[in-house]
Amino acid sequence: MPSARETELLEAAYRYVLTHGLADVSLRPLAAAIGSSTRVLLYLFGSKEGLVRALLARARADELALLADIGVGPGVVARLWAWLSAPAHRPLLTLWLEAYARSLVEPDGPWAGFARATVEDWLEVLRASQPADVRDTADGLATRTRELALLRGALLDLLATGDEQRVSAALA
Amino acid sequence: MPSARETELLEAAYRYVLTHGLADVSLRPLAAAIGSSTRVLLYLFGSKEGLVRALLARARADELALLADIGVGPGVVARLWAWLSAPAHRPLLTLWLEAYARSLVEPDGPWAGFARATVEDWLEVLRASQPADVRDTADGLATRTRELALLRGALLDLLATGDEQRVSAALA
DNA sequence: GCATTACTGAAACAGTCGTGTCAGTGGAGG
DNA sequence: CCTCCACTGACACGACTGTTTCAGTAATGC
Repeated sequence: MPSARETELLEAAYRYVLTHGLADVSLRPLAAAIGSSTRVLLYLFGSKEGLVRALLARARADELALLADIGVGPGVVARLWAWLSAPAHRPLLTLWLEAYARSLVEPDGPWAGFARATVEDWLEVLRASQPADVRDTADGLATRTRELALLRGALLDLLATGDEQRVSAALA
Repeated sequence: MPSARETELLEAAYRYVLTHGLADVSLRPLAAAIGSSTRVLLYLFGSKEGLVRALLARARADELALLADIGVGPGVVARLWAWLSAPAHRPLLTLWLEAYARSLVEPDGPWAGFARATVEDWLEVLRASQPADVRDTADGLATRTRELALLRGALLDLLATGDEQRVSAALA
């Protein structure tokens, strides 16, 4: 049950890491940037690990909100790609990739399970969007795994090159 | 023109970061693990940034050697996936992803351009493997971009879940 | 033999890290 | 009024960071 001040500072910290990255964030610069102090951050979140965990949960909340907003049914892949390729979402997606990579390198700590969780979240949405008669077949599983791979791979490409035209054309 | 001792230590350091990650490596633990000292690492590589740069170049050399070894022509995608999905290559690929993400978050420093460079390397191999009559068409570009996305996205999935059966089936 | 070169050890530098301690605020409820 | 509670400021602690200084050692080339 977070207090008002806690969610307020979490939002500010979230905005901060979206532009500065999560990997080598440190308390003092972060606190200074959001008009707080290390003392308060530690008081509210217990430890730096607690803060990172809260930030990761915050990012995940954004992701789940997106998936809920996209909905299910025909055309999900296109709708997902429209969202992923929107320039405004690039900082979030870079943060997402950073957390993904980190959770693979360091399977313990606050990052644990982040990568696996997002794979499952997305696969579930794709599954719900499949016709009922293929949803539980091996073919259906293969299809949505392929769709997910295509989206994620295209995202990697887009984040690195910024070449939206080429990547979007490849997905059409 | 690196000295013998330099390449020897670089190999040892490379083996170290393959298991420990590159993001939060620090000189003293690294030096202790490979039987050296910070003094020597700094002497040989100039600075930590120089060392990281050398390690990134080393990883990239592995990648380019792979691409040369795979060759070009029909079936490249399958051959590439066989290599990517081999369990023995997982540490290298995790390191690769880590460097990829980092180069997006921090476009300056030793990581600069890593992500973009690998996209271009791989696209070029896929291009060389296409029939001559589509190689320079918009369709050819879209096709190889899609093939690359599929491979990279599948790799992300595999690294997170380890579910080689599902992911490989999706690529078939 | 002697100077040059490549490498190495020990210790210290200034700075940053996360965290703990101690002492306060200010407002809300009894 | 007074107590409780959420929050905050200042400061210090020990550990760790990359880097530098000063001092060697061992081998190589002349």
